This record gives sequence, C-alpha cells and structure tokens, in this order.
Amino acid sequence: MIQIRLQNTKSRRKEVFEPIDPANVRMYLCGPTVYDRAHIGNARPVVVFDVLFRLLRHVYGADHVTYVRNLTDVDDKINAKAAATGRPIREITDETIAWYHQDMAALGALSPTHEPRATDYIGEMILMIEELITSGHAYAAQGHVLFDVRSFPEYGRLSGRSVDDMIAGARVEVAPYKRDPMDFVLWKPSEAGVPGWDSPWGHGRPGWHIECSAMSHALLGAAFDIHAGGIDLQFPHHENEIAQSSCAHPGCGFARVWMHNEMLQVEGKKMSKSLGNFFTVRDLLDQGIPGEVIRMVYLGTHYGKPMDWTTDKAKAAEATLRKWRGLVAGVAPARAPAPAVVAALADDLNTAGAIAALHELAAQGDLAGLRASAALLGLLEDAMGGWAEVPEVDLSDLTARLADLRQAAMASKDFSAVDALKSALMGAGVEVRMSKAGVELLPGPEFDPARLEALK
RNA sequence: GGCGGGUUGGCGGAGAGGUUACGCAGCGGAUUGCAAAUCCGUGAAGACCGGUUCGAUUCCGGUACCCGCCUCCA
Repeated sequence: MIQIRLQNTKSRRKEVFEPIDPANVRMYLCGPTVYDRAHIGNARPVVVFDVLFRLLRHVYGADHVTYVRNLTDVDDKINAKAAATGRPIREITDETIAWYHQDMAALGALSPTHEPRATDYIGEMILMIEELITSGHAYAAQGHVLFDVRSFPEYGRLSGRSVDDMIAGARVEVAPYKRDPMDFVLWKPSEAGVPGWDSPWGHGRPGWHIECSAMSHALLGAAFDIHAGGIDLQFPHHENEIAQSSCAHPGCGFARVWMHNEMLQVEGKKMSKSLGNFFTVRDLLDQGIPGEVIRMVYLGTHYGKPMDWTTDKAKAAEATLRKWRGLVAGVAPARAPAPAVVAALADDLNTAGAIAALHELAAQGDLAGLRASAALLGLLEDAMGGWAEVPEVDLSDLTARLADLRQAAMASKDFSAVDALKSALMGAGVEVRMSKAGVELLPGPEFDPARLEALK
C-alpha cells in the first residue's frame, strides 16, 4: 500500500494518512455559494483536491472513496442578487449551479460522489441546532440562535488563536443578543421576501457554517478523513464547523485531516474587481485558454503556496501540453502510473514534482507511462484534448509546389521564391520542415486556412 | 494589534543536511541553402545576520521585505 502523507492544518505537520475505513475513504470540500460564475480563485481548490480524489481512488480503489462537495444555495448574496434582478432565487441558483458544473468539467474535475444543496438539508440543520441548544452549546435569543464559543474550550485551535486574542484585535459584530462578541449565528430570522423555513425559533434561515456540519454528518458521518478548502476558510468557517460538529457529536473527532490551499494572485497582485484583474473561469475559457491549460497552471504550484496566475504561465503550460499530446497521440496508456509520479503526489500532493516526473517520462520516451501518469493528474485525457487537435487538411499540393521551387533553387542558387512561399506558409500557421529527405508541411497551433486560400 | 504563509539561478518552480531537480529562455554544437523541428552539450541559485554541524540553500534564532486571514468576499 502506498503511503500518503498530508500536511494537516490542525497539527501543522505532515502526517501519514491512515483512513478510518480503507474501504470507504471520505473527504469533504467546501463548495461554492451559487450566486455568480466561479472565479479562478474558486477553482483552485476544486482542481487541487480533484487530484487528491484521483490519488485516493488510485490507492484505495475507485469504489472506496466518497467525495462530498456542497453547494451553498441559501445565502444573503443570493438574496441580494434576487432582489437586484427581480428573478426567483431558485432560478438564479439553478443557473449558477449549471454554470459551475460546466466550468469545473472544463477544468477536468471529476464529479464528486455527492453534491448536496444546503436547502435540501434544512431539517438536518435544525436538528443539529436543537442538539446544540440541549447540550448547552447554543442559545436562542431574539429569533436568533447563537453558538456559545465559551462552551467549547478548543475554539480557535485550528487557526491558532484564542477567543480573547480575537476579541482584542478584531472587529466583531456587536449585537445585544450575543453573550460573547465571538458567538456566531446558527439560525437567524427571515423577514418577508427572504427565503425562510419554519423552525422552533420562528421563520428563519440557517447561518453560513451550520450547513457544512449538517451535510458532512449526513453524508460522511460524525467522523471522516479529510476536510479541505481554501485557507481563507480556516477562520471563521472551519473553526465554526469544528465547534458545531464536535459539540453536536462529542468524542467522534469530526474531520481528522484539515487541508487548506493557499490563495491565488494575478500577475503578482491580489485578484480584485477594483484592480481589474478579476477573472472567472468562463472568462479564461472564452479567451480561448483551454481548461486543460488552466488546470496545468494550477498544478504547477504546490497547493500550499500562493499561486500567481500569469499569461506567461498559461502559454508555457499550453506549449508543454501540446508537445505531450503530440507524443502520446495514439499511444495506449500503461496499466499503472509511474512510481515517481505517484510518489510525488503521495508526498502531500506535490503536483509540481509530479509534473517534473512527467517531463522525465517524456524525455525517456516512456509514452505509455506518461499517459497513464498524466491521467492521475487529470491531464492528457482524451475528453479534454479537443483544443490541441490540428485540423485535417490536405497540404500535398503546396508541399509539391514548395519542393519543386526548392529543387529549382538548389540549381539556380536563387532561393527568393522558396523563401517567399515559406514565409507565406508560416504566416498561415503552417510548420515548414525542409531536409535532405524532402519537404514536409504541418498545420501548427496558429493554423489559419483562410490565409492559405490566398496562396492557391 | 492577533494569527498564518512566503522570500531558490534570466523566468517559473520542487526535493534533499554533503552527490544533476525539472521546465522555459540563453549559450555552444549536430542537422538545414537559410530556417523550423529534433538531438547532444552547457553556464547560472537559494533575501539578510547569527547559531548548531566536519559540512546548511536545507535544522534553530533574529532582521528585512512581500502576501493572506481576523470584516461580505476564496
């Protein structure tokens, strides 16, 4: 059995991964709030932990891994969008979910085993909140239910801070009904026009954090293996999840390993709408950057480090993928990925190291191995290769013409006509290869048939 | 203010206490009418200051700078 080691945010250490049940390895990833297109920062954890999913399936068997990624379809941002556009909430969330599925599929992310929608688990959330009240970890006040952070001594452990530290320097929402400023909302009242459900505390809706606690419990149980997400979620979201789940199901342990990916920048700066460097995945796809290329760029940086999205990287990734796709075309994948690639991924998901190992395979000419290994990273798969296909064109006439011109030039020593045709061909994106053996023309990535017409 | 991450050759980006990362670009060569593609070869690094060590870019401490979270945002 391959030993997987993962950096656990909870212990701040790289630990040997030992599943609770090797026959059912369980992971949970915090998914999107569905009010708008996913931006490229949202997509990083999806791609990174898709590789983890693939690795776990490889090691424990495809039928022995359960991957849950939720869809948050109840949220004030969604409400705001509905109010601003006058559209029904369900229409907005359904549309956004469809976009999300398209965009993540374009990045080669496998579908999770389960994709629960928060609104389908309101009952479970209410039940969990009732348990928390009963056990003294939560209290109702003025239509709200709040989690009592002082009732959970470990609160703050994941993010390495104490409640007192946080209050000292933080801007916290002061509300008269809170016992402690750090107490957070489990349930809040819904005014007219805002989605709400009947509950023991009146008509209302859940707070943000409780959904993940309720859904992970429903689908993965009180204890599971891996909980992942962006580092920005470490506090407060994951901290609050731990508090809720640990108190609702004492002694179960909740998630064993917490994994967090670092943030993404664009050309060295924080991505933000105000800087004008804000991109959705769809923006990049529409610019003609293939999903596989975006994926390759993501995997070129270890997930634990900040990643910089640059157009240079996209170009480099595209060139590499094009080269590899050319090499493996028509080659059947080996039965198993190369040990070096598996070893790199098993070492805390070292995707950059794995890509280096792919380069080695390519250099050694182990194309079957390259293909099988790349698949573990979700690369070089048939389904994603459409972008790299060169158009089928008959260039035999032009090949013959160039060959004849060259033949004549060899005798006359005047190559001007040959060079003229050559540069015209290159201008049309045709790769021109001339050797002693003869002339060869190949459509390149920039191939433009329209420009070729002019040569006829 | 509190918590956390980062700083590696021209660029991107890993591992490892002592032995080539790797890729791109560059340079030299083969090949070519010239190129392209391909192949061979090659220079180049680890923010700064201390400590541990026979030896550190790798471990420890400090400094500087950058970034993130603590607040709706990933």
